[in-house]
Amino acid sequence: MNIKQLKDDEVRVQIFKALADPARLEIIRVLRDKGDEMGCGEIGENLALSKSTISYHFKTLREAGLTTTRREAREKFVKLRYDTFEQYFTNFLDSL
Amino acid sequence: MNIKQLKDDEVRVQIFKALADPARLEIIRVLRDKGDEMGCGEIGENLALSKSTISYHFKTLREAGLTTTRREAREKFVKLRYDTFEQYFTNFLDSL
DNA sequence: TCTATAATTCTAAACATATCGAACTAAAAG
DNA sequence: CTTTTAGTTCGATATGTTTAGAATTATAGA
Repeated sequence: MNIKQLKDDEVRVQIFKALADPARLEIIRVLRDKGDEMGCGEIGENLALSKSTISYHFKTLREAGLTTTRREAREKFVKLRYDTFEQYFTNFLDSL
Repeated sequence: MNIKQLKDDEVRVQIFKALADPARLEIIRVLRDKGDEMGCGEIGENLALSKSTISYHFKTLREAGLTTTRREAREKFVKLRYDTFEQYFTNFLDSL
């Protein structure tokens, strides 16, 4: 187990933790279905969670590298980072 | 969000939780490298964790459907369930 | 049968995560 | 300048995860 692998695993662990929650899976699914960026509020509307909890989930996804966020006036817009999914899910076992 | 999706997400969450740990990623990597089943003891030797902790990690992987276990005499042998990886990692976003 | 080996289960602890409401920040609208 | 809107941060709490050591189970061998 070399040092590079330890670092890579930290990233993988953070990604898998981010994915290991039903609310966050749903956020990803909604963004995938839309195929484009969406406002945080619009995504959160269907989520039966407090705004602080929803904000926490967006942060978790962003810090894991699974989304990016852009501010426009008072709103924030989120989109999926397809590059991250590509990198960590395509041929997962071989790339591990 | 239909009922089938809720059930599917439970499975996904369990799989991602199982993958969100460096020791378990290492177990999977060792099995992938071997390309065949391995004894629990042999895998555990390089893991700097107590035997009870290692047993817990094997259980976590098995219960998530990522491995199967076979007993032979006093030993147990573990192997990867490639079908599960195939199902949940190939085209992850589309299948979500 | 007694002992050694391989692994699991139990118990307790230390640590991490998910959740909410309240307080806060930033920006538009009045 | 005050109010409204959109989202974040803080503090507290409940729940879940990881870990080790001790006790336990299962099996092989002397």
